[in-house]
Amino acid sequence: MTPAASSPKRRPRPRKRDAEASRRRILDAALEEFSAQGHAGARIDTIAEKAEVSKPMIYSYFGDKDALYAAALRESYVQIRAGERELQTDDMPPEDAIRELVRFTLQHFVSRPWFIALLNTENLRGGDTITQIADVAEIQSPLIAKLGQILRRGAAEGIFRDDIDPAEFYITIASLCYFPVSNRHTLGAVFKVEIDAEWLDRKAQEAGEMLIRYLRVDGGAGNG
Amino acid sequence: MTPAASSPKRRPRPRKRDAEASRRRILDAALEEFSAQGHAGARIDTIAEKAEVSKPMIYSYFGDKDALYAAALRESYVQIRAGERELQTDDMPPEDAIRELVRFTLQHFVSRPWFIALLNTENLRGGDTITQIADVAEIQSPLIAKLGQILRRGAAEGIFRDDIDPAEFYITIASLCYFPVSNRHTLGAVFKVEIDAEWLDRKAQEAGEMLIRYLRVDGGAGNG
Amino acid sequence: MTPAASSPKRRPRPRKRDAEASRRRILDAALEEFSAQGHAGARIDTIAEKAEVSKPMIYSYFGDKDALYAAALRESYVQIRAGERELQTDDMPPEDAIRELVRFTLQHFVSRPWFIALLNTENLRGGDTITQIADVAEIQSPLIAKLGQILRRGAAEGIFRDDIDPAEFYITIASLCYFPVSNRHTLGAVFKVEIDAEWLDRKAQEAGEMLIRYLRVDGGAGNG
Amino acid sequence: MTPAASSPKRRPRPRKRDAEASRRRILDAALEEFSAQGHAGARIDTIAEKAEVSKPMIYSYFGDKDALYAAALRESYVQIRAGERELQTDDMPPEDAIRELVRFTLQHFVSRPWFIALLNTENLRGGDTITQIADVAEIQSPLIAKLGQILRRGAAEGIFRDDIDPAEFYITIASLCYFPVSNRHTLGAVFKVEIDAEWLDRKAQEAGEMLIRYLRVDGGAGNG
DNA sequence: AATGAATGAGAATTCATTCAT
DNA sequence: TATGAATGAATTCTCATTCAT
Repeated sequence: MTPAASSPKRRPRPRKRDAEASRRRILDAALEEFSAQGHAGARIDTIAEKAEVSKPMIYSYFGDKDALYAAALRESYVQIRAGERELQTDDMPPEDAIRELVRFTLQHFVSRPWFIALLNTENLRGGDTITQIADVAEIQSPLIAKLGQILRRGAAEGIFRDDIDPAEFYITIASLCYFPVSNRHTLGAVFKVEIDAEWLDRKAQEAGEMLIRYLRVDGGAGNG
Repeated sequence: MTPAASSPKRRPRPRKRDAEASRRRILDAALEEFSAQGHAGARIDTIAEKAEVSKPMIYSYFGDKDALYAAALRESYVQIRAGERELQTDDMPPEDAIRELVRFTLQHFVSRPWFIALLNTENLRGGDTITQIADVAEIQSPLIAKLGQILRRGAAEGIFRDDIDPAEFYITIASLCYFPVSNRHTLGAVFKVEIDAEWLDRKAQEAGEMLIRYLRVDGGAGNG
Repeated sequence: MTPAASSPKRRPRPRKRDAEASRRRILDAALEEFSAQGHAGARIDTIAEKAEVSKPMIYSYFGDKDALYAAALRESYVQIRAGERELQTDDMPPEDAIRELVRFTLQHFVSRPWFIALLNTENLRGGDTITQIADVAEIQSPLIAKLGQILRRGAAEGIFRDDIDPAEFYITIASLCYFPVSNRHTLGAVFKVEIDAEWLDRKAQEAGEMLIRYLRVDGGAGNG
Repeated sequence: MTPAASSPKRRPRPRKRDAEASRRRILDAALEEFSAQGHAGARIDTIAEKAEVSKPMIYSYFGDKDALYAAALRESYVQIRAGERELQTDDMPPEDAIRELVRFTLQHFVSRPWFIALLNTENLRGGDTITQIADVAEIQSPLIAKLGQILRRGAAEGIFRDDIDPAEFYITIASLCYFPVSNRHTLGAVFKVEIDAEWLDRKAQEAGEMLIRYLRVDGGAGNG
């Protein structure tokens, strides 16, 4: 036995844990910085400060700026998907479930603004990075599974059309929720509206209404 | 061949002494560069090269990078609005007009990708710049005027609801058209779909359908 | 006779005069700018603006920045010497004349601050330029002639020593007047005094007193 | 010879990892450069070279050019005041002490030419910077304390007047010492004199003489 | 002849990244 | 190992000077 092994208590603190914690802090800081400043605008210095680690730490953990960006982008999906698991629609009537899903999605975007910001940044870059994150497609959205369930229930009850693809429909929902949040600043300046909580609430209702009418077999007669 | 004729290319380029033309070229190049690279990622060097002017010209015409960015942002609205004037819907039945407006909007976003890119960039920056472009609210979208007309015609004919605000409804249309174009790269990578012309066409139809059902007084019965 | 010569009235305005006036304005502007900003800090752009001429004019009249600087430096001596001719001491008793000369010199420096500033600039540069202005030594200070006269009168009257070199003594006078004006800003900050008109007046009196005592044959007994 | 030994000079220089030493070298280099070239004429590149550090070091230690200039200006006072502590006049008769103080001051200016140069530069700039160095007034000149002592001793002995303010009198001494050193180049060119060590020595004697006569109670009778 | 248009060569400043302890 | 110290390679912006009409 080596001396080192013979006295494991010499280690002042559990390094493994520390390393893990540092990694986490760096990732969180990177998420914040990249989403706030974009890829080119983000500063490694700032990330190091926010994460309270030295810059060499960042490089030793992640490699370089691009790799850190990729890790942050992937992390944003992981966190978003994790958040989406909190949505509960199983017990609701299909139409209410749709409305709830819309409301939830919008709120999700609003309360995690770094997600939209990172997506915008990545699309600005032509998706160069996301295509290199091999497993990103596997981080599937729980919402799509839930949406599939709702649509099937609705179709089974004869309320909803049965030709709707859940993934495609999810993109439509996301479209309606994404734009007002993503573009709140330009919308505010150009249309002189205040994109606040109330405004977004109305949008969510309107969107829910629109989507339900679209789903109804009779073309939407009746009013939720 | 005379010696002079044998190397006429030595003159790097006939430096036109035309201030207005130079300004234009700079603005076009800036539009391209800022939309392709974002604010922080854009390079004045690159803009100078693309515009075929020297860097000092840019500074003498526009001030500094921020001011050039602001000019490009404003210009993007001007150009977009100008393009929107080409849409003709006056002779169409209201429902067809709505479908045409959606199709046009989507196509507009697709064929002028710098607009979406610049909006994303500006929203990433918290709208700092657009709020300083004093007259941006005055560069009103012709689409909204046209949409108002269509909605009024539809309401007069008893087909459409009469409680729809054109500006708000335009935002909804834009939402549906913006997201798939803006996020085509991440969508493609995550959902393994190819966001191509055909895909977008389908989206446009679906969106048109959805919006019309939403507008219909009877809640959407019948099918365009 | 050429057509041009046959109709001298065709010339819209007397070019010769204009050229002369432009030259003057450039020189005045250069004096101001070089003294306010130093050699490296001075801007040709600013000089052109102040002089209300185009930049190429400056280059065609003066050659380049260094030549313009040299012209301004020379001009500063010309103007200062011209101003010095206004001093009248012929009718005064020698001691009063000395006091007047001191007072005048100090006031001269105060009211033409560009002179001190230009001298500082030139000495900062190691006198590179002034040694190239061939005739600068010929622009002799009228003050030295006047001072010589006063000293001779004083010596003749038996009041003043007769071993004083006017040029050397002038340098001493200048020393006492130059420093408080030249260094008014640093003196003000370091010694917390306000170098204003009143303070300078006192300095002038003190300096006059000191110089007179130095000149007196008896070593200064008595008090002006 | 090993290959390694054959080209040990390839390493440009042993980059000492000593922050304090680097700071010092930068400050010294800045003192030199700013005093030699003025504020606008000074080059950060040159300072970096002289200090044997990279430019980013300068920025990381001092902020920007203006801040570095301010630090250099302050440092010039610190160094000058430190040098002044070497003057010893306690054991001398008051008149000799005054002469020594004058001689010392002149010599001080001559042997530290960057001080005068920096003061000229700062006054050229209107004292903008020195007013922002909060504590510059606290870096008091030891000379003034010493001068006060000499004046008191002289007054106590009945030799000197007792109405002389030490600070004011110091300014007078500085005036006489400053000008010939500061303006040596222009004086040399205009008066065709060589401002060399001998010339300055004579000036110092003359100045000492003049000041002592001014201080004497009887108005200067007698001759040092 | 006079000048608006234009630029080459810098100069300050920044930033991702690495060194050396 | 963890990090303060350090820097090469840009990048924005400036300025004396010239071009072309």
